[in-house]
Amino acid sequence: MDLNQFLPYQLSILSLKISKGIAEHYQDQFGINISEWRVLVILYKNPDITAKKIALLSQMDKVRISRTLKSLVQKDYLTPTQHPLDARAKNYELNKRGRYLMRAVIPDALRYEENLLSQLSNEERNQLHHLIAKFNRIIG
Amino acid sequence: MDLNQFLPYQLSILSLKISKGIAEHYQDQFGINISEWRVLVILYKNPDITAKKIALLSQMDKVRISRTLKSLVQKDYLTPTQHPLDARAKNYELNKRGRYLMRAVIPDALRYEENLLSQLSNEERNQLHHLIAKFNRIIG
DNA sequence: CGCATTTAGTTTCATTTGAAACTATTTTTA
DNA sequence: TAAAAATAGTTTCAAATGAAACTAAATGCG
Repeated sequence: MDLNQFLPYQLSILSLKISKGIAEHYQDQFGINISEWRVLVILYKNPDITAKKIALLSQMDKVRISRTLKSLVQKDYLTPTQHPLDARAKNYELNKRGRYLMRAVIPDALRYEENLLSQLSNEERNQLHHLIAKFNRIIG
Repeated sequence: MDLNQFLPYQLSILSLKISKGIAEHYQDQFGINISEWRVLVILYKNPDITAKKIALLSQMDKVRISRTLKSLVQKDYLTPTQHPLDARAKNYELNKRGRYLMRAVIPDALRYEENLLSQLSNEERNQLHHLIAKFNRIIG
């Protein structure tokens, strides 16, 4: 039994390193953390949705979403509007500053990913996607 | 830009799911957390080493190691002995209860891993190992 | 309708985490 | 050597996390 050969251990070390690298990068470059980054990306593609919908799309739990939205509104990247049919809910939308931020964040993210992937061959990329999909099926 | 297609996101979701599954499993089966599990595995292979050495082997930081060792000694799985040459350090070793615990934990871990891997073909397993090694080289 | 249940989101609380400061000891260097 | 620097490990503190309890509103049902 060798810890360094143990798959779940390897996976967790690897992904922790990658996330940590990204988190630092976004903090430095844009002053946002990973939760904020995720919510921003979701609102970029899905304008005017509620916290509930964001939770659905992001796999984050509602407490974290609530806090993240609060902080993004405070930082003035988002504008909330009262939900027309449900007094408990608000819709959130990137405002001008938010859209401006995302015009820098999105290409940066794609560059970051491309930089990772550029070091793999086409075959390796395909294998990677296949394996991720397969694990997701296995684990559910 | 689709979050669900974004590699770092996919990796972190995947590894989070796997770690969470394992953490619950070990808590339920043996009443130990992942830090404790890691330290136990390391001491199983490397008896009589110091916290420093454990940190080196586990990639965990020294605060976490210190707390984990404390809790494992409290749970009476480890016996510390004064380091012969350095009054600041102790050597740690699995005691009787610890060895007994590990006789259950190790096969269980291997079974857990085998269960994951059994759902991959030989080719997929090779690809997986290759990709993990490659990412480790890329990221350092 | 009117009471019970569910749902959206927030707050509270206890736990986990790790950086920074700290203690105690060992090693280096002048 | 004796003072300075480095090292092993612990404690302190503040931030992040998420389960559980909570508030307020919407929905279901008799």
